[in-house]
Amino acid sequence: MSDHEQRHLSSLRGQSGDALPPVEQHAQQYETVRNAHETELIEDYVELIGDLIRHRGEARAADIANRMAVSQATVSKMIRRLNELGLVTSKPYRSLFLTEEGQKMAETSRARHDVVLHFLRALGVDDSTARIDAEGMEHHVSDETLSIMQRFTEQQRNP
Amino acid sequence: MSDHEQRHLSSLRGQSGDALPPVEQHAQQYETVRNAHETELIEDYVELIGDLIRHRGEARAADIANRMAVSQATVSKMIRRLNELGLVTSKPYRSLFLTEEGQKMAETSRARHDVVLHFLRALGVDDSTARIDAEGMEHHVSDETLSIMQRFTEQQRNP
DNA sequence: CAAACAGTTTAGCCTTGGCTAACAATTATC
DNA sequence: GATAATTGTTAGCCAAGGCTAAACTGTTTG
Repeated sequence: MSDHEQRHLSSLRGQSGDALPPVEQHAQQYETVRNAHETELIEDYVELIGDLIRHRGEARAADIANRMAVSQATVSKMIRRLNELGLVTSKPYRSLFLTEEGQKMAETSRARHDVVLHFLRALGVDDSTARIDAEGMEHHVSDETLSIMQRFTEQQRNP
Repeated sequence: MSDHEQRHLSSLRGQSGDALPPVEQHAQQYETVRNAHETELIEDYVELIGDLIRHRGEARAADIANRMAVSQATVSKMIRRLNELGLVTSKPYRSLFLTEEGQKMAETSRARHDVVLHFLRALGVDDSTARIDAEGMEHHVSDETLSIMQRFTEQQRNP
């Protein structure tokens, strides 16, 4: 690897803030985030489809497009992918269903989402802000943090 | 808009969890997340470049590649983009500098990052997990939530 | 000082996830 | 039941962010 950085340990200057983590750890942080990004959208679609089915009895492409603020063509393409991934089943021009696996993913996602959302509210964040933040944060919260959030929320409720 | 959904208010089934938010709000959540994604990577690069400069006196493409766990070619391409965006200045085969604007972005990102990281630690999350989560979460935390996190962390420190 | 090595860039490829426009199917309405 | 409106699909475009391989530059060292 012959790390160029080694030659610059030198003179400690502007030491505000934490030190840099070791290279391997730092690299792993970024990799984790990149991996999360890959599954994120998939999970969002599956979660939304699950929510639509649960709340309205069915999930149609047009509803997804409206709620995601995305074109119908994009949704159509995405559904093909979800199909290939074995997460949904669909017949052309018909509404969607989640496979076993899709349902599992939808539930997990939804559970995560709820924990984060309720945690933010318990922290004192305004509802509409909490919703937006939760949507973005949910895919980046580890199981460990998630369970701490859950405990915190419960304590808040039963003081 | 002629919302198809309207025709399915019907029979409330499986009412676990919160109701769906109104379409406009829901759409805005997803849009916010999509927008965050666009700037996220840019901010990560700029933040890392700032950190490298601060801690080692200079930022070189190879160091960035190592720390991001990404190929040098990818970094090179990204640097060109950062250049076009007026965030860094660079001469071929030389190390990088942040422009005024780049510095501002680096500082803001770093501040956000620190608030989230310290908050997670204050919550009781293990250090290495907190680092990973903070890296993913920082771009999805609103100003409102951020300041609540900061207050929480301070209270934790001065009980 | 020439050769070897480390670092950087370029070229060219791939996948994702957006978009619009044109077309096809289904559903609603007269 | 024919036609209009809505919904869904396909084709083809684009930018972003990865990658590898090859070329080039700068630095170190025998």
